[in-house]
Amino acid sequence: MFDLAPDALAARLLAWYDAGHRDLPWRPAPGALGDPYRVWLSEVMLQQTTVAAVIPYYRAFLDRWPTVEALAAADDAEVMAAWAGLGYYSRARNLLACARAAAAAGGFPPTAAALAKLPGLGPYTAAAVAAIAFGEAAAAVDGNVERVLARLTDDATPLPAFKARARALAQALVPAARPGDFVQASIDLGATVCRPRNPDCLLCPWRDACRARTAGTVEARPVRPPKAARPHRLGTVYWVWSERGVWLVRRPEKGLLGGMLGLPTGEWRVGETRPRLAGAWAGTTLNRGVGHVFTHFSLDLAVVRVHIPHGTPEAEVAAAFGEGFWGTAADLDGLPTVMQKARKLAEETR
DNA sequence: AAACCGTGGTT
DNA sequence: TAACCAAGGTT
Repeated sequence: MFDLAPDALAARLLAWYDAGHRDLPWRPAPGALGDPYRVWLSEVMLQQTTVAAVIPYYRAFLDRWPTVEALAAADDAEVMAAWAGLGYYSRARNLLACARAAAAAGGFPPTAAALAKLPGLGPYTAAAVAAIAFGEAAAAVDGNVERVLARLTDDATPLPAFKARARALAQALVPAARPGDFVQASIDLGATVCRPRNPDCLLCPWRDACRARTAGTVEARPVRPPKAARPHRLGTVYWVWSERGVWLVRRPEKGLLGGMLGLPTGEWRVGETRPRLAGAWAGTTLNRGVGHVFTHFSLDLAVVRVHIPHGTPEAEVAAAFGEGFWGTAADLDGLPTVMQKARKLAEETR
């Protein structure tokens, strides 16, 4: 399986980790267990998200909700607003659901198998929390570990099929002692040394055991399937304002930006704009629009400003733009990024 | 099982 | 600049 015994590989990796690793706010000291709440919070935030983006959110959440009980008692809208800008908003909804389940149960369960039943925890996150916070020898395989293991074994199995193989390899490597440090060390190795491009093989504790290095295939591992083309959509977003504020709507729980506050929009479609019928109000389309790129489509938005005369009943506004409320500046801060771009344009055009 | 789900940094 | 991709999970 490996060109070096698993325990020797693990020992080398841990020694490499001890000699100097990234100092991150959620990390326990080497050899120590982490606080389950903090480990879980950081792991959820780190799903498909860079460390640099997570750090300020992690600090803000921990400052505002120091314990899982505090988070469980939080208002949904406040948590969604605090998550605004971080992306993948289903994580925030699952975060709350998970916090409430854990708080009701008296804390997080201590095994990967039980953790994986909680909302928002899949195989990776459950294993990471089990290892880092509870000391279980669980195999946590993220994108970094996948890459490291594909190179170590020079495995040409394309993703996502390689994922299962990687878990078996990782399980064979995790030591009974310090499994949490092993998880973080293997992630650090992928993030700082065994990078997707320009890996620093000379700094790698596993360099002499790496089959891809011998074969000269390091940058070709892991093999990824070609990705689908990203369609381009057109749409309209409305800046509906009055003396009472800006009209904001709560988006449906599921789907794009699910559960988040938003500005009213029309449908976003490929090839054509589908404006909303803006009632009796004309509105002014701004000269510039908003460009944004989501995971599976890109978007150009026209921004339409609509002034609602003083004294207009809310029901009339709701009939035209959807159920909502007059939002203040503080409410607007809870909008996701694409909406913030529209807000910026609308506020500049005043 | 493949599609869906955000955003920002790097190259 | 456009592509790549990050401590993935859900349906």
